[in-house]
Amino acid sequence: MPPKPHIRDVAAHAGVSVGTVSNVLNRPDVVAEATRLRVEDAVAALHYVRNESARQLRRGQSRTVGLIVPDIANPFFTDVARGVEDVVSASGAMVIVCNSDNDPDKEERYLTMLAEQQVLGVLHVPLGKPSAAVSRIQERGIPVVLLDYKGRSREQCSVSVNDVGGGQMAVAHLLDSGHRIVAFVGAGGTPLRQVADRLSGAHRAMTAAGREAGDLHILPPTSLNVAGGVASARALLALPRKRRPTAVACVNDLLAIGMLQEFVTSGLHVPDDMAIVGYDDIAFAAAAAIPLSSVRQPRNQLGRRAAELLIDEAWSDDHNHARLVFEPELIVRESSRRTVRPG
Amino acid sequence: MPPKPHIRDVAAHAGVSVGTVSNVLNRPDVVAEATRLRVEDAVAALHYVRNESARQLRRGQSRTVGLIVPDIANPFFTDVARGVEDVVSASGAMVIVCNSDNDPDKEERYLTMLAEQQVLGVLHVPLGKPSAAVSRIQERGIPVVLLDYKGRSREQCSVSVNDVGGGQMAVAHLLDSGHRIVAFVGAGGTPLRQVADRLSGAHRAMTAAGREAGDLHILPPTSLNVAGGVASARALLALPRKRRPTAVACVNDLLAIGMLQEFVTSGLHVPDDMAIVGYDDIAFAAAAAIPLSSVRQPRNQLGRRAAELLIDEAWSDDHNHARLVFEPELIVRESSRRTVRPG
DNA sequence: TCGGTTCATTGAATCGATTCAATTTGCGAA
DNA sequence: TTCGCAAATTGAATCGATTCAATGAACCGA
Repeated sequence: MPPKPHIRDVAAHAGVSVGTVSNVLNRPDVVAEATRLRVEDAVAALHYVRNESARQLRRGQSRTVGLIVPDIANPFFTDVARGVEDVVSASGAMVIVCNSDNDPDKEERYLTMLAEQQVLGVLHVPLGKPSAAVSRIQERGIPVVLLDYKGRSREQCSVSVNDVGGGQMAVAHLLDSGHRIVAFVGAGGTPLRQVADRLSGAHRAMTAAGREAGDLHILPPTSLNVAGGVASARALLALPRKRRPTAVACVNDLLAIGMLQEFVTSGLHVPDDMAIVGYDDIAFAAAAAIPLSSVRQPRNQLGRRAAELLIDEAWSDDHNHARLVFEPELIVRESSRRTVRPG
Repeated sequence: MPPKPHIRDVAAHAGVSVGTVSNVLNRPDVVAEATRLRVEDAVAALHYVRNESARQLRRGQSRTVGLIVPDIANPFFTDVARGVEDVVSASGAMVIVCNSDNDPDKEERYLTMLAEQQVLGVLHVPLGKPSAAVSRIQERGIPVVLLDYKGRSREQCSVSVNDVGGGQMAVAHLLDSGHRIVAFVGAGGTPLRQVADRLSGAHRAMTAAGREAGDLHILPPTSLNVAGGVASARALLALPRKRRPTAVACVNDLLAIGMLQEFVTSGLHVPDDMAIVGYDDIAFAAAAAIPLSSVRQPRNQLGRRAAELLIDEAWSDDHNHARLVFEPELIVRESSRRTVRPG
């Protein structure tokens, strides 16, 4: 018995032709019951494993979808990935998760690699405006669904969340609570569209409250993770008391958790000395040192709907591009709760 | 210009044979400088993208490695995955991340799918004792490295952490701090080897302290995530005061964070009323409501070393199976710090 | 018994890049 | 000018499963 039996070994073992074995594997309904059982026995007896490379070559399409995210260590994207995985695996395919690591070069390389793999489709959280590689991959007939990015529905499906609205509700909430100097943390330097949108929403909240957009304090760019939050907090604490914000809106929860940690360590009282609002409402937000207010996004739904659209585009005959936009929701917890200060 | 140019289109465009184009793509050194440039121009001009399916079929091996983890939403595994990704992507391959979701059936299905894909190798965090599917995949010549599991080095490489030691140090620390009734949370029901080992370490700590192993309070099984922690905390709080533990060791940080959250919500003081030690020391542990003591594992290293061993086994001529065992480290933070109780 | 129809099976052609034995080209020495 | 050797290039055979036109078998009604 060869260690890697081929379809023709199975055919010989079952006493049928290779065509019949292939039929049993791919369209069992066209094969007679008795024959089918005989072939299935042979497959089991020989431990036959089909060679997907050969199958793909003939079929011209694989059974994998690519998912490109900027940071797989961010629970937001993990939750999105879970949603994707559930849908994709239910339809018999697999997910290749690619971490673009906030690097446009890596993003481009992965797009090319996925095209080479003849993937079924690509779910893409672009770092900025989708690159030319995206249209090139689409020209080759590979469906692309933009995730967490509002595309043009003429060109492709997209599933996103209203980030301008989210940024606006975060800052509006802080202004409503009576804070005068509000900082926005995580903007600048990064090519991320999400960041730019949330910032623009934050500016909108300022003007809506009768303030100058320029009054919003922008903290210098850092990496968008817990360590970046700690660094931002230190930078903020280094400011002279007079000009120091009393409230911060962070572009994601990782930053917020890092800042919170540093504030608490430095003896500041949250929310009295410093209010914080995060973004994403990851599972850890509620469990933070001070339960964190956050702008919630439907993470799992985001992934599920995007995957569904992709599968539909790949396998359905009459597909129409859709553009879904979810609305975020502000969850107020202790980190930004308005309190009456003693004295 | 066809939308999907083939290698022969490139050859025609550059005025060479397909063999030469293939050489430019795979062994540029054997091709004359001038020819190489002409072919590279043609590739660029036509937007040629090689068909990996065909390449794989001929080569008999793909440029992807599979990574099977029990729960991709757990930051511990995300960090491991990052380590894997870094190494694998540096060597020009890609990672297919598979979420076995603590389900042995799914685990088995993924192993088969990866074998079908002719992957370069598989990095596998097994749920329990590695299944027969693992040896079957190895018989087909696909290297498997067991991750977070101590295998037999005769059979395959493995990279793990001393979980017995970790469980022991967690419980020993709680006993040393003067706690009489200690609970261990997350054991039972799950097939996870890690869990069983940590529990056995916990038992060892009991006997080492001159106590009965049976005195360790085992909390009924739950899912090993934040929600599971909340549920476990409620179950614990429902116990009559006399029999209620004053310290808990959790099998992972997600559980610990969930329990912590519920304890704080219920008005218990941590660590005075209830001490907690987690496991993994994920980034969020330090940022929890009460900074969480935890048993730290070298997550990134775990992934990196495993990936390196796998690549070596796949591509190097003289490979020897290695069995790496890392030692964990107890990080004591506020959640279990011995305090002097008032009165 | 025969023609017609359905159902099941067959096996050669095919997908597209890689490989390697064979051939051609280029160059220097005699 | 010719020969020998190395370097460069060629192109047919190959990887293994799928597909589909062709063939065969079985059955029914007249």
